[in-house]
Amino acid sequence: MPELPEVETIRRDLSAGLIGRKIVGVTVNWPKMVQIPSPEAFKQRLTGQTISALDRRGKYLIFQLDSGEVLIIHLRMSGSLLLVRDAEADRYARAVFVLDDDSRLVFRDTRKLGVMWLVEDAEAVVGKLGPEPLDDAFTTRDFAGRLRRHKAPIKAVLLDQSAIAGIGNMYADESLFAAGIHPRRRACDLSNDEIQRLFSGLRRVLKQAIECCGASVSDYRRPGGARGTAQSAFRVAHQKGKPCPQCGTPIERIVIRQRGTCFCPRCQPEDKR
DNA sequence: CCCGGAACCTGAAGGC
DNA sequence: TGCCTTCAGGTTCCGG
Repeated sequence: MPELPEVETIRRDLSAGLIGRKIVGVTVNWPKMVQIPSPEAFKQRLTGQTISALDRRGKYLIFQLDSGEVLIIHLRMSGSLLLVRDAEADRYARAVFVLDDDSRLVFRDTRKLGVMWLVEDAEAVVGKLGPEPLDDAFTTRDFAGRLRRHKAPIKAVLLDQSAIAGIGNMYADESLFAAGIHPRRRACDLSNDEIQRLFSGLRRVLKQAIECCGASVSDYRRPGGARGTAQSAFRVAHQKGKPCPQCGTPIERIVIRQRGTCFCPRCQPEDKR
């Protein structure tokens, strides 16, 4: 599942091949994917535009266009973006952007959950997101202030995109393990020391995953088709039943807010101390 | 405001 | 072997 490290990897991989390229053709095979505007207007307004920059906000990719408009893509569960040179048939290609150097950007998405927008102002789509966890402006104090407002389980707050942007199920579990915090602890009950550990653990986990070019657990592929390797460093995510790398206790899996949650019952005790 | 649950989707995995 | 059910989880929406 593409989370912040996967989307950041896609952004970096695509930048060199996309910036400065003109979009000369657009095909949409799954119209429901286009949120704004209508699929017809989407194709028409996009054609002829040059991509001037590629940004990321949370799990959203933002293509800056020379008209001042932005193309925004969210890959959701199973989406990937592939930059290819041939027009090979792919039953899961939901949209294809043909570029002026004859390359093609293919939006591939088995489950059809991915979405796109073409808008004048990116804030209309990403305006409600919380801070970027890797931003220099994001501090422990800021983090603490946000956690204090939530009585919900810390796992749920980490997944709340309006609280902090870009964290999904895998990296939420990894961050909580890194900090030694039980995922069901209430966010507002965490001590300053725990918040500090979670803050640094979260940033370390995300940075390391970016260095590994993301985690290929299911559909995720880099734009050239390669896999990421971050999944091989997972300590608890998707590790149910395996021994904890720190203490050997079997990793448990519970459900919090309808999300599978993996943790070590010994390294992440429910009652602190 | 908060929470649970369903919806959107389909391939993979599990049960019998 | 094969059919049927359940699961996976990012986001939004609806009802209590």
